[in-house]
Amino acid sequence: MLRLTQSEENYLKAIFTLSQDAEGAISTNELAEKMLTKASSVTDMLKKLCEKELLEYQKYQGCALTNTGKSHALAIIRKHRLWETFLVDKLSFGWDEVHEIAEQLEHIQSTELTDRLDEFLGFPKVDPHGEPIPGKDGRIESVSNRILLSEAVVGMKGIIMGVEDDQTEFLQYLNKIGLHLGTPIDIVDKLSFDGSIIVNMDGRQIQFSITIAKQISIKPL
Amino acid sequence: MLRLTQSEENYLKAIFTLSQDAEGAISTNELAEKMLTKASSVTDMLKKLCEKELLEYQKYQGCALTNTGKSHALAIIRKHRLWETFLVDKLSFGWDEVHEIAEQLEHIQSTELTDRLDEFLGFPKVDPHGEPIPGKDGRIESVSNRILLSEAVVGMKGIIMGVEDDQTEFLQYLNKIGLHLGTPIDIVDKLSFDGSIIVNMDGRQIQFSITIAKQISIKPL
DNA sequence: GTTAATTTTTAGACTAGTCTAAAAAAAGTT
DNA sequence: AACTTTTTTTAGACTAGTCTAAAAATTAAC
Repeated sequence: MLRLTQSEENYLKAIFTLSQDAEGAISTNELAEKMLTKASSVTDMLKKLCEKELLEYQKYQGCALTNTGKSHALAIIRKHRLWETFLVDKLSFGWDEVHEIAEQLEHIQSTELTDRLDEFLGFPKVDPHGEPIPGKDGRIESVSNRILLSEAVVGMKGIIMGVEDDQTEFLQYLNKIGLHLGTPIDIVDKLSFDGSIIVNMDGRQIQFSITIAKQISIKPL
Repeated sequence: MLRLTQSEENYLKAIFTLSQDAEGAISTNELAEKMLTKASSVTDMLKKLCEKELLEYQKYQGCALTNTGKSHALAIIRKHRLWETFLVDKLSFGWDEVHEIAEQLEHIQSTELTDRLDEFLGFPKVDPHGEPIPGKDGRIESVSNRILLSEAVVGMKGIIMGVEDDQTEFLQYLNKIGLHLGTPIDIVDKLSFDGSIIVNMDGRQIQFSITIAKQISIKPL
């Protein structure tokens, strides 16, 4: 059983998530930005992780996770999302308060613990932000027919299904305007010049910048 | 708020527990043995912790925690015991399976989390091994009239109230012989030449070496 | 297809934590 | 009081992870 440091685990997780919305290899700079560190530090770490066969890496060519690397990443994401669910469902934390704590809890080493937690929570399919929770086997059950709010068209109706979880301030803002999972919305208008989207929610009119709209996913009705 | 590494926290916890059954300062060697490390490493760490005013240290004179150091140690012990309680009460782990996992969980940084966990568990007074759980304020409610089994006298009756938690094999052995918290026992005999204690438990006769007897505490009836 | 700009890697240094080996201090013994 | 043993500290080295500054490779621009 390959034992990883917290830092190595954080790199794997970052590479995995970057790979999800990018084609091909992940560049050193891209990763450095995500990890809030310097490119030189990233290079060092990539060499090490490549040595451990968790990713493929060639000088100046970026990196990509191997299957082993992917399953490690998925195991960490599984733990992160299960712990977030625990914190919200069992300890009554708000969805804006759990990310940082889960960033620590995701590194606890014990498959047995993870699986029992999963059971204790009733095998949840999604975390408090609507993100799917990978199963024991690392498979993510695809969350069907969701689109980003930024891709919605005027006149469409939908239900809020997921939001990005990594910015506390963003989630606090969503709390303030009363947006949560399950909230129904109507797409009222879209401003062509900056991409802003205007939605109707609980009878109120709310305007989202394109940046925000990209961080919210809905199920069209 | 002073932020400590896991290693620093582990040293504080070790010094605290060693200080509980020893008078005066803790020696470098004693601590090295407890931490499964070398005396030279301990010296380095003592210098650092002294610098941070978590303990008092003078060359060749051993160390002793300051009040700040003590409350840090108590906070870690509080987390350790609350997590053990969670693992046993909520996730159905055995008392012999939780120590190692709690050693990791005790380093999670969030007072809010600790306090909410405490509430979720119903403010338990003792952990699954009978060890008292320090409160929010760091106070340990004294567990009244307990004595070590090694100090019991022949003819005495008692109830098992606590056991040492840090050796998995020891706890597995207790499981095997059917000893758990609340089990009533009679002290049948004591062998003068090696200090062994013979007890009657559930109608069976069981012999404990002095080493084992020192790791079990009872409430005399 | 050179030159310029950008990206990435290397080189060398720093902190935290550990180690071994040797020196220094303290404690025990005669 | 001097010698021996034990304990503790120092000195120097190693790994993991990070950094800055400079070199090298790649990409973009003309």
